[in-house]
Amino acid sequence: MPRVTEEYKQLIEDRILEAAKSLFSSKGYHETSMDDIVGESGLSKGAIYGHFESKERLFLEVQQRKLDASLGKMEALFSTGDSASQRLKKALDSQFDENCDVTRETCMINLEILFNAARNESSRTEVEKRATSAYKFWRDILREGVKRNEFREDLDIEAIAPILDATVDGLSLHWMIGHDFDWNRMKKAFLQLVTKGMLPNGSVE
Amino acid sequence: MPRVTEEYKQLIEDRILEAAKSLFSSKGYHETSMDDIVGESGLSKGAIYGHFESKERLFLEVQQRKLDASLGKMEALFSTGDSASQRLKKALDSQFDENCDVTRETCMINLEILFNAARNESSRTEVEKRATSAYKFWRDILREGVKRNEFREDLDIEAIAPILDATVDGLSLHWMIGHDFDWNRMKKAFLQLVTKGMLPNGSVE
Amino acid sequence: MPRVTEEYKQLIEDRILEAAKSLFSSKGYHETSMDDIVGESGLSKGAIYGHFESKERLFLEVQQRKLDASLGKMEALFSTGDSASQRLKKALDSQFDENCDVTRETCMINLEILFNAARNESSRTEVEKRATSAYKFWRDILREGVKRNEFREDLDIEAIAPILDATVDGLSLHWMIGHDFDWNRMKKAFLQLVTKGMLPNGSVE
Amino acid sequence: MPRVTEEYKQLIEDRILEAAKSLFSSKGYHETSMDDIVGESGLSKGAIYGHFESKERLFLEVQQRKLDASLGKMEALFSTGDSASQRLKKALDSQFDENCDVTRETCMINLEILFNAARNESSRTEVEKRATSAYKFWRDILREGVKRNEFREDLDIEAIAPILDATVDGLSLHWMIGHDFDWNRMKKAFLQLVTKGMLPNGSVE
DNA sequence: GATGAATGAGTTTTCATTCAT
DNA sequence: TATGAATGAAAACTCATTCAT
Repeated sequence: MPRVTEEYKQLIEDRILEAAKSLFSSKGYHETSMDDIVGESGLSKGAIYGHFESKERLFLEVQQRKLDASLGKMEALFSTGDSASQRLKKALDSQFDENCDVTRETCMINLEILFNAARNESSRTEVEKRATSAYKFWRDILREGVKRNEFREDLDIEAIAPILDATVDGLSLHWMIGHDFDWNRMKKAFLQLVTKGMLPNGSVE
Repeated sequence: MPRVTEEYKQLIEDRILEAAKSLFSSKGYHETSMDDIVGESGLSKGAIYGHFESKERLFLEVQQRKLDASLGKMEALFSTGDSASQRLKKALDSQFDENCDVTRETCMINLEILFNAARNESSRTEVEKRATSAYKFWRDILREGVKRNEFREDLDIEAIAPILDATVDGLSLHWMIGHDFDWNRMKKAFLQLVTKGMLPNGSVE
Repeated sequence: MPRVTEEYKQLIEDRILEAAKSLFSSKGYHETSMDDIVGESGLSKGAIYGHFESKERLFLEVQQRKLDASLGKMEALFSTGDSASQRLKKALDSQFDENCDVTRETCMINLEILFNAARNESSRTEVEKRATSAYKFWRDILREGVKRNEFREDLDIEAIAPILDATVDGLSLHWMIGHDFDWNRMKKAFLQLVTKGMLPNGSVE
Repeated sequence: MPRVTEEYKQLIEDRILEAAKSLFSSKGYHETSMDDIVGESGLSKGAIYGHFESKERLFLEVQQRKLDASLGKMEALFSTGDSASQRLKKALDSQFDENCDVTRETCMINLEILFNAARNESSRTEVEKRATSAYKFWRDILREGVKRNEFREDLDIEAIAPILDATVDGLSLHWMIGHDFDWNRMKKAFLQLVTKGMLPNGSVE
């Protein structure tokens, strides 16, 4: 009984979380009612409350899964033994792909989570943790790049790390508002921008 | 009566909008009730509805004022006759200052507006319009910079314009989530990043 | 000053009452707001409240005017020195014309008054008074008709009087619900019905 | 669970509809608040809205039940195989009994429905349908009576049908306004009136 | 008196959560 | 555990009436 039950529980919870994620993404947290989730998941109210004690908790769970997945992907990517430049490229690629290139749903739920975290303390804690990790990954790349002379030595690593991490979120937001980006082009342009800058080659201060 | 009344009306509406902005900013649109606004503004429910026909309309008005102010500032800044580099610096300065350097309230209401626009059509229209204008301003700077040989000629202007505009929004979001940036440092780092890039000077493809 | 002022007052009150009657008629008492009356009359709220202490009072005034006019017309009609049959015909004609043949507005306001009276005591008193008078008029005709052998002597005068008075109200109600009557035809049919009845027993034209 | 649940649901809905009918009848639709219905039914607000989506829908349901019952009764009555005269008598009896002889509540809710229909389109449709059916029933009686020589052949059947149907409504209205009728007497008098008329011309009992 | 902005109790409706079955 | 009807606090909004100017 133990294993079967545990598996079954997972199954149900997945179903609920999937329904919730889809709705939070398309309608937003506030506009999504528990009845919506009941309808989308095909389960009963009681069942849902049996698994998640509140709507907020449900959101937090959706969020946690997203964050875990995102962190997992990041770790895998950032830890490869390539050169700093290559890692930078890979990391940016991944960022862009994860946040935006997929579907509007994926993009929207990411924003919903970020935005929610700005207001909700229990949400914020986890989101901040992820950002802190992410910043660290970026810093590692940057530091190594500088050490290996792949990057300029006067980079303000502490400041650039968040910039690299946040830009995609900003672009996601703009995408959601209606501007239809060609994400591959954006990716390429951003990479060129942060590597070579806008000034003509060889320009001196 | 005409002038006095009109002035008085403005006064009251400002009071309401100020209260609404403050609350939308600190609690968010959904978590702010009309009763909250009643309490904060010191006016009665009827008075508020006498001036703004619905909570949504009230939000839209708050938004419109923000957008108008922002656009006004942008126009003033971008139109100066400096070199492209100087205009770029000024524009980025302004972006950073306007969105973040001020107060968390200012920053938060900007995000609330952006985020709301992602879901609400009537809100989106105006916000998109502003973004379109902003992109144009950035493109103008970039184009001129390229023409004058201040910037690399292989810049993907169409793609970089949104990036320059969106990054601050992304950083604002991260700021709100808990990371305390030194905005002056961020500003400087971003300017260096987008001008010189991360690669060591003189690097070739 | 006295007369002029008094006349002016009348003028204003007429204007208000006209606007109110029109609105009560077309939208109904409950669905008509004081703001509607302000709009329709072109006067200010204060002005209206200066003349009528409440919405209810205003309705009662509209009602009173209607009742007075109706009673006046009735008196004029019923008091002519014709035969009972002729008076009956005239009276029915007048009933039909007053209530229905005119406009839907006239009809509707009459019903609004009647219906309101069923629920509102202050309204009821006056409306009942009018009905009592009307019943009396009908009884007088009937009684005289019987005395003069114009009508059957076994008529239940007490019962028929209300019937003659109420039928038009019932038909008005049905008219308002959507059945489009040819009122002249209805009038003729009703007159024939109540005079000759439906049975063929030796009745002659 | 299925049958039990369905029965239970009916039970609750009946309770709500009964409370609503009683209140709409005594206070009128507009003066009845959902809070009143909550109080009268002993259920909670949520429960009521769980069964009826709006106050208007609730009224419409009360109305529909009334109309269905009324139509059912009519069909049963009008379809008996008696002579036209007998059917006429039965039909009038039923009309009077159904509308008035019962209780003021029954009478009032009927009027509320009729009156409401004059202003509310969704209500009107159904009420008009019922009236159209009723007119048809009356016309059938009249036509058959004429064919069988029970009734005068010069009857304006189209016009008399509505009169027969509407008179009781008119009398109900007058009853509600305060005139206390002896309904059995009214019934008898009306029957005599419409059959024999008021003129004495050689009419025999 | 006239004005119309302001008042605030009252209205309909929603929805996260509970709990008897 | 699952169910879904019931709960009721809270939301957005209305409108007859008042009153400072």
